[in-house]
Amino acid sequence: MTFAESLHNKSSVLSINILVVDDDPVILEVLPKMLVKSKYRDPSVMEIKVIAEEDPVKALAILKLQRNNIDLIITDYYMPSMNGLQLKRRITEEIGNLPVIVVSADANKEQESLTCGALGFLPKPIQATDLPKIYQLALTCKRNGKSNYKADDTGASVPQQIKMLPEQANVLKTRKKYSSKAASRSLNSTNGSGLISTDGSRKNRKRKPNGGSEDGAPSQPSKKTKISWTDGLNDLFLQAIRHIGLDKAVPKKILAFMNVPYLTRENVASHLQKYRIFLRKVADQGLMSIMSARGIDSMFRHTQIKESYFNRYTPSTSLYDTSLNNRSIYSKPGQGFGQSRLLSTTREPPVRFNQMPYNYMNRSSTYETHHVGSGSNLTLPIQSNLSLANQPFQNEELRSFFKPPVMANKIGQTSQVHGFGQLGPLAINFNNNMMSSFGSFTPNQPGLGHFSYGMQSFLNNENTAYNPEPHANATTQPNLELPQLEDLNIHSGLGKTNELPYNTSNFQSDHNKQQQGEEASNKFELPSFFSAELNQFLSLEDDSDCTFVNVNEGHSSGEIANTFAAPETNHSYFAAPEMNPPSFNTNPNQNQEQDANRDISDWSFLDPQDLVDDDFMNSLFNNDMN
DNA sequence: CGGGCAATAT
DNA sequence: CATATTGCCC
Repeated sequence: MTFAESLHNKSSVLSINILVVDDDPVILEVLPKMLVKSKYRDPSVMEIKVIAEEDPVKALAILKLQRNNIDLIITDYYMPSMNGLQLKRRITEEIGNLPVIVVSADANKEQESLTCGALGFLPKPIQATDLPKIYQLALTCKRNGKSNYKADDTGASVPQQIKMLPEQANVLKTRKKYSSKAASRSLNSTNGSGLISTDGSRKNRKRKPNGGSEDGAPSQPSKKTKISWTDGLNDLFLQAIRHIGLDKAVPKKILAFMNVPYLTRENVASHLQKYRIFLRKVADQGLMSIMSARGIDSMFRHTQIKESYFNRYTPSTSLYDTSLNNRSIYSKPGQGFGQSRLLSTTREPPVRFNQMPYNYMNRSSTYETHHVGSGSNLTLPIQSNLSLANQPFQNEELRSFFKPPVMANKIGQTSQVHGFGQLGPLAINFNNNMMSSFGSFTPNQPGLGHFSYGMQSFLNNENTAYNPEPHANATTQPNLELPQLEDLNIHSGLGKTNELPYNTSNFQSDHNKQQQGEEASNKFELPSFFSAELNQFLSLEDDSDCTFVNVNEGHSSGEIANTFAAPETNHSYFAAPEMNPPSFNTNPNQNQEQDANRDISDWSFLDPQDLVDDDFMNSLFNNDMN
């Protein structure tokens, strides 16, 4: 695909095209690579194209041809024919107002650059931490429209190197145009017949159409720019929820945590709403769905057991007030599912959890396919300067959205199409486990993503650190090869990494949570017989591979029991939502140990890689959830 | 103000 | 269909 072709990508794919202009061949070689590579670290960037051009004049020519295709220009300051700012000026004169970031080892050029209208200034050597800023900036520019930007002359307020516009984060916000609340209120109360029903009936409401140009005031159609909840973005969303805690995760916090420049609280709120619906769906249908899925019935080879199961696990209450309420289910680092589980009902098409829970919410076709069996490469963007100041969170009291005033309301957002929850209250404590499969985070990923770390390592390594300005010192030729991800020890050197996936200062660490004794509550039972059945159903090699133990009935095969039985309990447990280690987990050993002595009750043994190719699993997971 | 949520618009 | 907005309540 040529560069130009890459532009005409589908609307759902966010592509960013960056022009790098630098006379230094090394920068020219490395920076594009870095940018392309690092796209994986940004949840919202689907695709990055980088054009590298050493000659400013040629760059100008390229721009003239591609002007509508370039989202961001990164230019060196010192170049032979013209400097970066001169280039910037010519761009402005001959082409238009395009976002330009000036790069230089000469810090003195920062002020000049910004004064001259550069969108940002980036000092050499370029750090890995700069990359997210770059593409976030590009992203923001693209989303907001290139011509919208202007130089940030306030400078000082921005802590890090790249200066950005405060409004960049807000441009997308659409704002209320109607203030006629009174009218609608009175209308509402009128046909409400004065009865303020306690059931909170919201029936007779009519809402105003959004386009609202009926009256003479065509209040800006406010083209609401829909954001695309890409898998990566959703990953980030989930990550945020994990760290904040499901029960405390409110839009504002999530937003701050995600720290994606263009995201608005409303975006998050909307997504959160949907996510909760999903959770409820899972909770309500949970394992029942699995069991009613196609062919699942064979999971129970013994009718007796099946009936026993149904009799026993047919709670009368929706379970999200019990198993999900009031605590973070995301507390425990360790092995996670990382992969798909399926849900479905007999009436609705089977649904699929893939790496991201979000898949269920979307047409699968909208999203990238994932490497089945491996987690995402997502590494969170670092705290950017953009806008979403992580303020200390005020409202820290416990909240529980799973215990709303009206609890098991099973009508979800999707009711426009079809309601769910028809299955009734046949929920069991399976949902936690399901939830654990939401994440797409690579198990054993204790810190930075491989790439992230690799880049960091690459850049931090004094042998590869590169400071070419004013011109390359021949003795420090960097290794242009990017680190081999597989070989990275993601623990070592973590300490000297100055990159944090995000600002974690406002978030309680998972470690702390564990100390608060949540670990115990982090598990829930599954009937042992079911475990055994499930195990077999999943066609594990043979019984000796079974991980579920029928401790309860005291006659599990000796080997298995000895090996796997959870010592202190009467039941076999499924690990509750095993979360992947938080990125800021600073105790990498913890995970390794945990891995070694992994609690066998961990569901993760079932997972993913091994099962994905299984016919059964495929048949389930390949069905779409909608 | 901001969260939750259902309804409804786009 | 997925996401955004709105109205209403808390």
